[in-house]
Amino acid sequence: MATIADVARKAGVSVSTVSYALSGTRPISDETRQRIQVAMRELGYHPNAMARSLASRRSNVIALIYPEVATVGNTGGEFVQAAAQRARESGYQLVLWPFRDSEGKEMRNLARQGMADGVLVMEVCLDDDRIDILEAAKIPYAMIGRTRDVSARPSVDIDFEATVIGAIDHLAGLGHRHIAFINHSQERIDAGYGPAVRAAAAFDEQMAKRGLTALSRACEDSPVVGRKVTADLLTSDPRVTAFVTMNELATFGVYAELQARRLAIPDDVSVLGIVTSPGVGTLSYPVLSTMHSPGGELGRLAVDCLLSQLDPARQPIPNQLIACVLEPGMSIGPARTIANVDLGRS
Amino acid sequence: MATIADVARKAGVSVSTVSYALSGTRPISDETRQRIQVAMRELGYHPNAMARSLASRRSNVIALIYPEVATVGNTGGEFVQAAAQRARESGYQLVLWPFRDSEGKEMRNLARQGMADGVLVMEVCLDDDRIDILEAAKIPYAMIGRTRDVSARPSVDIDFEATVIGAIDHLAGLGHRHIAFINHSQERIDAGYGPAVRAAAAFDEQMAKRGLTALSRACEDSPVVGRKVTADLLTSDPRVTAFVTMNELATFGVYAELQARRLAIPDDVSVLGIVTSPGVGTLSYPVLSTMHSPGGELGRLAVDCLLSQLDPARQPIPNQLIACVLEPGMSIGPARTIANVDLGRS
DNA sequence: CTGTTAGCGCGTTCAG
DNA sequence: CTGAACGCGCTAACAG
Repeated sequence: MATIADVARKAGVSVSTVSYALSGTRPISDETRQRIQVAMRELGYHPNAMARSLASRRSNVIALIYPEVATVGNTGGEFVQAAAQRARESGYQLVLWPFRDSEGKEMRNLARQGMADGVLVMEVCLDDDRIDILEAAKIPYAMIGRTRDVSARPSVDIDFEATVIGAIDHLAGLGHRHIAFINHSQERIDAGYGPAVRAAAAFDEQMAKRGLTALSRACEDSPVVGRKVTADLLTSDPRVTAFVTMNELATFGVYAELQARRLAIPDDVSVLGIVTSPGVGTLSYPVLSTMHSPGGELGRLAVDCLLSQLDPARQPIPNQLIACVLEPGMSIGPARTIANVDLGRS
Repeated sequence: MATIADVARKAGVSVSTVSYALSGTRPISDETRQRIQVAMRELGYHPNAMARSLASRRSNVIALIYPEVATVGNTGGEFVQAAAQRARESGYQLVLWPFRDSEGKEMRNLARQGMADGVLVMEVCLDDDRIDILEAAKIPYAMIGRTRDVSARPSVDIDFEATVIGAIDHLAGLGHRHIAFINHSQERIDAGYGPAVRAAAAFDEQMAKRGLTALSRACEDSPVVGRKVTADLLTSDPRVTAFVTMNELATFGVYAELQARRLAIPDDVSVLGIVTSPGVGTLSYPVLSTMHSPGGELGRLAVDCLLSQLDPARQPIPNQLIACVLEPGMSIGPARTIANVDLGRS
């Protein structure tokens, strides 16, 4: 491996000149620059990342706290892909730190080893130790999601309120007045899982504001439970003509129960999946209309948000929210005016 | 940030003693070790990763070439998660290098900067430039998947032959003699996409060996095309009583077409999805029986395979193949003896 | 068992 | 516009 000294010797200049030519931190005459570049090419020179980091005290690496998420759908993958891509474009690399929520201390200790200049924290909860630990240690970070008090904390997140408003307006515009909402499990809501809490709050609030009837239910992430909850909803209020679901697996149960009851989608009942992964809508028949998470956009933004703190020259990025994207399917239609309970067909 | 020199001073020993206490490369008296540990604790010392890497010439980082895979299902996520986890257990970190297949040179150049000690290459094709480039540059690597000639190349992969044999034996044992196989697209087969090529070859060979009738079809990754191909298969050979699919999205089309024809699953036709992601079976009704990819296992193995080359003391890991895991659902039953074409029901 | 010290490859003052 | 030289924090001989 050729070093900077080899290049300097070959080009007949000093090492510092080569260094400056590399970083552009100082004006270099064109001729000198040429000679240096030729020398670099001929020697197959590649600057050593470790030496550079040691001397400059910046690793040019950002860490992604990568939670163990068992999910269908690939939003997480999109996020990671986009984040890695954006990091590379910005001259950084992305390392994966597979820490669980409870391993905040381990995370901080790793960060103190100087391997990463900053940290991206996924799946942040309303009350999240990790963020406190990072702040106490003065480690630059950006969170995906939000803690309860987000005022001065760098974050990017899905705009649940806008997403829910989009969903409700869409359905209400088609005459739906009794709309069910199927959330994640009560357990996750109680654990302060941001999406579950925020979306539910927004749903109830927006429905009330419009004088519509909201039927919200927590539901475990599974088709079987989704089906049970759907049955329960239809029984307890037969006027329901639309389902908004924020639970990919449960949505398959919604379809199953509707089909079992011979309720046609979308003629009798409309279904809209929100905060899903792109593509999952096409797995259902008729194709589920969805509002999918902007995983890629979030990934890029999260990186930008973090880098804006590492490099004071960059524009600081304000806390940013992105709404989910409507992916029209075939599962939404105008509301029926007759209660579905009367419509059993065989 | 405290340095090793601070620790040495505080403990009243030399820096090398601290260094050796840290690495355990040299015997240290218990008493000295105690003093050092106390000093480290009091100073909140954390060794600097960059300095360590520079001096030792090993970064303790491995890179994962992370392809842009647009897929439903989370096998990729499981792989990455498991790999990152295993790397951490082994004292390594995993960095993501989002390079496309065509960016072999860029990948090599990054590797030459010494940021990573070795490289994991996902989604390897039968003819893959990247592997040639890595070998030419003498960069340690392990591939997930296999090139055409795999003899001496470190790799881990799905055991497509064993998976296919498992699938066929299962179905043949239930009396199925005319079995359809739905593959990925012709385009991917032509591109030398390993899974598509290997599984198809294994399927035809094993079916022939058993005197069974194989109906293999390439199929784009989409429910719509999957449905068309299914219709075509049922029309061209009504004796088909079972589908083996290696195409998650197309499988939803298989279900749709069977339901449209009022063919009951599994009474009239059995369906088995192979090389799927865990959980996708539950998205279908009746629950699809699957043989899912061992993503986690592959991730761990890939890391072990690479690390065994970096550390000569480790046992070398032979090229290893892992079969997919049967996840029983409700979509497989005994074969009918009457051609399905005669069974239209309404 | 412990200490001394020369690098690892590069960034960045400071002097010219 | 260019060079010389020190230091980043640690590892690993070499010397005891």
